[in-house]
Amino acid sequence: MIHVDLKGTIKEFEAGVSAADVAKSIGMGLYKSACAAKVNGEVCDLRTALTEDCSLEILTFADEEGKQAFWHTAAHMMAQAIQRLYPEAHFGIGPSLEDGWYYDVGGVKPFTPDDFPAIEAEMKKIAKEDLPVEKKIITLEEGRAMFANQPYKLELLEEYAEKGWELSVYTQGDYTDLCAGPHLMSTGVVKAVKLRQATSAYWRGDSSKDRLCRVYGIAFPKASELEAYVAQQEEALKRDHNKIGRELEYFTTVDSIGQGLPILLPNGSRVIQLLQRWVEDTEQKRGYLLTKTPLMAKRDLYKISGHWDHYRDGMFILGDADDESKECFALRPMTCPFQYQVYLNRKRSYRDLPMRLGETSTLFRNEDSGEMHGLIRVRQFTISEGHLVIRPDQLEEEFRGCLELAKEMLDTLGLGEDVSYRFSQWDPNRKDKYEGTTEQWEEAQGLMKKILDHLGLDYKVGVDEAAFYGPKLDIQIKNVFGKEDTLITIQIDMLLAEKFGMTYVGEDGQEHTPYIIHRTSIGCYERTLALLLEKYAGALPTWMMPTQVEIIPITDRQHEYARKLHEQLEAAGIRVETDYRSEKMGYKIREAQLKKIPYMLVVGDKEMEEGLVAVRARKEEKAGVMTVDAFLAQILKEIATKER
RNA sequence: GCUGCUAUGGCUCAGGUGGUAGAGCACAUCCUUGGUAAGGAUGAGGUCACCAGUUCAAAUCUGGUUAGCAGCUCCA
Repeated sequence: MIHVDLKGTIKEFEAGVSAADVAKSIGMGLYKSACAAKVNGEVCDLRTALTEDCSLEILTFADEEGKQAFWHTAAHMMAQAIQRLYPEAHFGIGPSLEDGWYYDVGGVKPFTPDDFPAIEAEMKKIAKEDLPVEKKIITLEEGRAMFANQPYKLELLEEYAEKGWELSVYTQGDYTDLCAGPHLMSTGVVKAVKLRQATSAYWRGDSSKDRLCRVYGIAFPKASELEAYVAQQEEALKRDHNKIGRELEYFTTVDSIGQGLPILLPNGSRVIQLLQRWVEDTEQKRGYLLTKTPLMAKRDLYKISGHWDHYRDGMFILGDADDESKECFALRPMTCPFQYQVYLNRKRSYRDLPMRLGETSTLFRNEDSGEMHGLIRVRQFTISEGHLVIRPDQLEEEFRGCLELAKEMLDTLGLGEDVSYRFSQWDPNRKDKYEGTTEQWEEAQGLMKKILDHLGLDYKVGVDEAAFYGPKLDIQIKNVFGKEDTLITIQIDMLLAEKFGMTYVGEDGQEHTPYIIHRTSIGCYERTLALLLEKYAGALPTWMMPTQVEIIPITDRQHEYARKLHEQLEAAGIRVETDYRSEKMGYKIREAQLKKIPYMLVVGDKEMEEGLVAVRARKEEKAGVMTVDAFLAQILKEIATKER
């Protein structure tokens, strides 16, 4: 007999009992919804035999890990269906994702959505067949025989064997896949399936290798769950900034200007102006010195900074890069080497440090043509850039200050809950991508880790995500498509100061090399605007809304009153517009509502006679009649506190 | 850059199998002066992204270019 600890309750079972049998003994409901098990904290199949005392947790679709097993099995089912329909297919990898899974398929014509119904139908058949999913440990030789016709699987097999990993396969009916698991007990529970899209991906993520067709799918135990998911996805896409940002006239693009070069229309320009003023003022209060440096420089500067060697493909170069006999300029992709010149303007003392330099800085990056996306990924953008030149002993405090500032900004914008933190490190196996020595990197990363741990920040590590000059703390955010981008970054740089000959005279009278923190406080304005539009579906908080109030006179008789109102609000600093057109009131309200204008002030004869306004807020349709002063007090408070 | 999809008036879209264009919204003018999400009439607006090719004939077929979308790779 063994003792199994089920979330605190100890039960006795025969040795060798399976996790599934334990689930059954607890209840058929749990047994039926079980996806996987967790034995002593390790996720495994429900078939796993328990041979000694252990803790056991039954994972269902409601658990993250149960879901992963569910989707992983569904991925195998999709591969199985594809194999039945396209026997020539070669399979790459097919992992589960945060929502659903994908499988990379080679050797076939790329799939299009037209091919999905047949594959989905075959998957449903596989579900109906209710095939048991069984695991088997194999030897390298067995694997070579099994996957003789599967070149990608063979490559993985050899690699796993080389690493000394246990080789295992999962079989369901006529399909066997190289896989570590865990998986469901059988294919029968995967009832509601939808293939989402087919795209392309490179084998092993390497653009020099084969192109595979990546098919994305999602599945649920119940059809109703799938329907809810699809509806939610459709809802999310309505918030796409690339759609509403154009509809609400925040930005546009023009073919002849070029990719990644959006035109900010008056609405977008206004929001960015408001954000910039706020950032610059906030930074000033935190001791930042404002700078304004050139947007381009001679090639010589980038040679010193390392950009010429490490970032040349990402730069717009004006002139012949290879002709050393002629002057050659490049638009700046980063502000660092320019802003350092401010520091270098005269000799610095330890008393000058920390020196916090801030700049609203426009940058140019020659992204590959497929990279652009609305306002999120562009070729020219403006960033709340800053560099802190500091003594080594000031590193932790200044780093914390940068993080506090970033968090303050995020919380004010309402994005604080939506971000995640990534500690971006270098990859010691790709040293050519980075400046500096292994020792320097280990020191910088060690210091950063210490600081992050001190701050108790919950972060993930990203290997090979660092800047070429140092490790980063990246504050990541997802767009409506679930794609993650960096919103804010704070970086430690122990290399560039030396390259630029930046020093300070210490208390000891000797020259020392400072550390530098590169950071943004709100990130790049275009990207931030994009994410705000998505977050609020266009209904930005009043304080940053391009038009805050729309005055709607009901008839011509109130035009004079409306004009006075307009002037009064404008004098109070409110961004107001008045709709003098001879349209019906309902029509004007509809338009203002679609434009997401926070407040509509409807004025008719009644209001005019009593000197009142009928206030209709975008978030609540019922109108409230009040005096102009009362309305002003309310909206001014909302703006001053940056209420969301 | 790669793969797939796409490109018709400012916007959203119709235009089987080739015979040189249509709707709604928006816009303009006029009528309407109406109490919380679309009043009516009339009108203007398009070398069907661009460049070649096939054809008696191309919005429609083919190739290229540019741009847009998703994914990959890359990055703020």
